[in-house]
Amino acid sequence: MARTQGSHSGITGPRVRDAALRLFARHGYAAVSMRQIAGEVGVQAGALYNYTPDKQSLLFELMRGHMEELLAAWDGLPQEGDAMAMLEAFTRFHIRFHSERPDAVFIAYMELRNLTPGNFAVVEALRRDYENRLEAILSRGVAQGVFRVPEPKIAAMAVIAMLTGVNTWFRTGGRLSLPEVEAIYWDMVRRAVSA
Amino acid sequence: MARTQGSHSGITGPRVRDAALRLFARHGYAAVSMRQIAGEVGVQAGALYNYTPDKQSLLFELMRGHMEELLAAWDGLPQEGDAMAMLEAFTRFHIRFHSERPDAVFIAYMELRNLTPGNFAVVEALRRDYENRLEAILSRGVAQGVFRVPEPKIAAMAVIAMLTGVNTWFRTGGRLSLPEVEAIYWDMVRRAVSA
DNA sequence: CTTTGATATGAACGAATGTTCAGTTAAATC
DNA sequence: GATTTAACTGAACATTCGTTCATATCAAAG
Repeated sequence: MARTQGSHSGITGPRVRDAALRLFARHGYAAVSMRQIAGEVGVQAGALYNYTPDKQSLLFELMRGHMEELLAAWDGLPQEGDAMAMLEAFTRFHIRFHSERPDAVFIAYMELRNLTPGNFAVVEALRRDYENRLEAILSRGVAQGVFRVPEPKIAAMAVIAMLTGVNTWFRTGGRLSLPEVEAIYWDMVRRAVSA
Repeated sequence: MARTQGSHSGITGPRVRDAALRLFARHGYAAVSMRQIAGEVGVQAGALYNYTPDKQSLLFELMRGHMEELLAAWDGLPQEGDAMAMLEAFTRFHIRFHSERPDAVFIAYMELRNLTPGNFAVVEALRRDYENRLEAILSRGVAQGVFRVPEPKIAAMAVIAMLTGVNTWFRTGGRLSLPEVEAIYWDMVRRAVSA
């Protein structure tokens, strides 16, 4: 058995996913051809099929991977403190995590309609999981009397929409630093839901 | 000169735009073919070119039309009252206007990257115009001491992102009526920016 | 009834699409 | 140095794409 180590598969594979991520984010899934992705990697189109069964799986794995990373990153943080502390942690985590992966976030929101029904169900379930994390925090705060929101589920989606909006304008190296942005948004979130 | 009245152009034209709007929103600009649009209208693909010079113009006119309608609808409302009253009017207007046009809103946010650079600049300028309307209200409220936001421009984008997020879940005929949704969001917006 | 011209057809164009696969290359093992 | 095989090439496949255009249709005007 030859070529079990030192082969290119450990290098080309990630490069394929990186190129697909960047191109899908920039031009959209349907507008990007397998030949464009291959060109970015420096390979012929046929070689891509050593790393993905088809174009759809390439998109799906990018989205699933992103959502699972998101959930794992949040669940990996210490879940301690009262509802107010947890909401602040969530707010800062969401802004930071998303601002670090603008392409993946863009794809996760824009390319849902290009997933086959089965793949869509998987990604959608992961997204609901994430929304439920925030909803649980808000509900706990309401029970404790520290928050006042009539519909925790709606408030959760409103907060997530607001926070994800940061990605439409924030650029590293701009006038505001990430901690400053976090502080501005945390202030708005806190006041929006506080009792 | 014959056929100045009773022709189909006054009927087919809007039907082409309606079909394109619905299909672009559902599947994305790049994933929709001229033949699909023609099929929805009940016509052959070649006939579409009596109503648009090309596919790109079809997308651009839909987006430009939507943004101009948005601005005209807001500017058509009585601009009276203090900053707080104006912010409430803006919040309710935004939710109502956007919830009535989910397809156009979807396209306006998702298909920006499929516009040619020149067309993109036009649509982007219209969007900035709209954001500036809200920013002006917030700035006036800060000057009057009724609002407290460190960055009116950022607060404007945060509010718009939150309000536009309604479209991701709200469906007419659901558990909550539109006025109820307006009330929930207005409550959050007011508390988020109030002094 | 004849003329007119807006409206639509249907075939055709070259180019590009996702995917397959027989064959080539070259690095790691023996 | 011979063997093995993962990695890749390059051509080919059947479709589909946006767009063009000569031709047909047919309601209104003269």
